[in-house]
Amino acid sequence: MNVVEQVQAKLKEEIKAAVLKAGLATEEQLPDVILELPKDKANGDYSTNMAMRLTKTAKKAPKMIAEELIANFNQSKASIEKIEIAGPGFINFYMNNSYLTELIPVILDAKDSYGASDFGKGEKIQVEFVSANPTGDLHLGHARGAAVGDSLCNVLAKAGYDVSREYYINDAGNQINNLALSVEARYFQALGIDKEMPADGYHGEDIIGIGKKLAEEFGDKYVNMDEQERFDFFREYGLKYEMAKLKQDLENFRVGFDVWYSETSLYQDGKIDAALAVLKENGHIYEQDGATWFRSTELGDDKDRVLIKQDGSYTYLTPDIAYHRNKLERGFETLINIWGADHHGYIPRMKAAIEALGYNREQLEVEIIQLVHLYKNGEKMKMSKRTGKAVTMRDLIDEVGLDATRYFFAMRSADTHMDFDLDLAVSQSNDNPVYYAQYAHARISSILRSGAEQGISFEGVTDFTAVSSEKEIELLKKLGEFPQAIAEAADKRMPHRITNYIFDLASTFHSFYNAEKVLDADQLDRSKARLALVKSVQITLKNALALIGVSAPEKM
RNA sequence: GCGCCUUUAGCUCAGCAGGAUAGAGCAACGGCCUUCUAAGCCGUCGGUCAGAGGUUCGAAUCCUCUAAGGCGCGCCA
Repeated sequence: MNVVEQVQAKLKEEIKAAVLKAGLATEEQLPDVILELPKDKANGDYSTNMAMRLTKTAKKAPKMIAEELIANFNQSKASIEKIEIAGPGFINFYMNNSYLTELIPVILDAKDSYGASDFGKGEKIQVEFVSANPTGDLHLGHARGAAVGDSLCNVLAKAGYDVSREYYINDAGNQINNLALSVEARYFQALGIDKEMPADGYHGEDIIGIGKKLAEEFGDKYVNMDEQERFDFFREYGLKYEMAKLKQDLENFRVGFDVWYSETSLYQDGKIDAALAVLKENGHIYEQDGATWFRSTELGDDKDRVLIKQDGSYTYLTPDIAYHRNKLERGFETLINIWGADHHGYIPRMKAAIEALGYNREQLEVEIIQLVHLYKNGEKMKMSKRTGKAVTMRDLIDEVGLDATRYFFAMRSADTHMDFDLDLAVSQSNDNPVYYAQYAHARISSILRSGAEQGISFEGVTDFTAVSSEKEIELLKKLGEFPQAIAEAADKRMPHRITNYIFDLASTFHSFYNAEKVLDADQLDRSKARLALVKSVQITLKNALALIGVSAPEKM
């Protein structure tokens, strides 16, 4: 707990004590104390709506309750300067904010770890995201999912959760057969031999590239080979090539995974049969029309689902159920899946499966990433993997820039539909809010450099009471909010809240910067204290940007 | 037809599980660099929070209905 949290906790405690002492409510009736940060400074540093919430139990007017509460409030223990009743019955606290300067040494000392908390109490959470089929390039939607997923994981980890990031590799099933046939066709075509693409083939540029590469490397070696042997080779080669590329692309996007989980391994380890056995044992399975069904309608789905098709093969759902069972068996208390909006209809059956396996359906959370629509030359671009005309994640990063792309996706809540105007993002890239935040960081770096040149340093300074102007107090308050901002973003699975925080902090800093000068040889003590303040801002900004995978440049 | 998502300033979006006069950015307009980075700051303009009911001290926020747009509803993945 930092100073800010301590003060808040103390305030809440005193409010509670005052309510009880005034006899406004019994211990059982007492609602949780809600402390708000008033938007308008005129309403104090903190305010509580306690008086309004007690109108029912106390059977009195809110203002009267507020007066009684204040009369019984022990003011001596907290750094309170003034208490006022305002509006319909708000109790506003005006603080002596000098205690906030205690934050500075705390942040300087914590460095990279500032913002961390034990909010999550080490809860084991598994986050599965991207999980794109290895059959083509990552496109816009994957990029959004990757940015949101990675940011969420960072935020969860910082807030004290034990996070595992996983990518489920769909390396079994039809789409991989189609991949093999597509690679085969492109290989023949690269050699000038006419060969048709399979009906559900993958038409992406990357597959054409594989074909060319194979033709260059191996010539016509595979043309007259046994068909099955050739198929197996192309399948294996295509898969490896695609996976390597996916990993590289994600790495370039600053997105990493702890576990790459292979669907094929579920077959090999007998995990699918094991999962089916559990479902059967629990009475959720029946046979009909030569297929094996999951009676998911009993668990909230709108249709029963086929698990084993007439031809004996599994549907997509079956290994996925086995994978989710495996996740739970590994001891994760919560599973978060980040899916594209086109898969949202899949949620009820997966939740049904979790329940059918004997777990709590609430353990599975699904975050839906809404569609991204790309606009270029004022026209909406269609995204289709099949035709291969989709804009890839790589294209996007090349055009817009890595930091801007990450920030842009992180900025919006995942469940809003998103229009991405490429022309705007490229032509006005300097207007992107990411630069606003990075600029604040670079400015601070510049001040620190100047300080070093002038021989002014905050090393050894222990008294920061010189930090006391209005702008400085605002900065300190903002700095103090950081751990809570992270905890809240984690709790609500809303990483975009972090960009709000970043913007606020950068804005508060820019405002301070324009109002007050940090380095002043005539006021050495104040300069040193301000230098330390500014350094704290830099640390916090950098940590916040790191959460969303954005760099913090020293110069711009 | 059913389900999920969205609807807030001219445009793109925030709005912290119900709070005080609904906020930013861009766009428009007016100021601020002999001083640590003007990719910045300060100000002005701009709103029937899609619409209608309901819940209560109090609703952009919660509930119901309606409208508009998007996405899903396979023995595809």
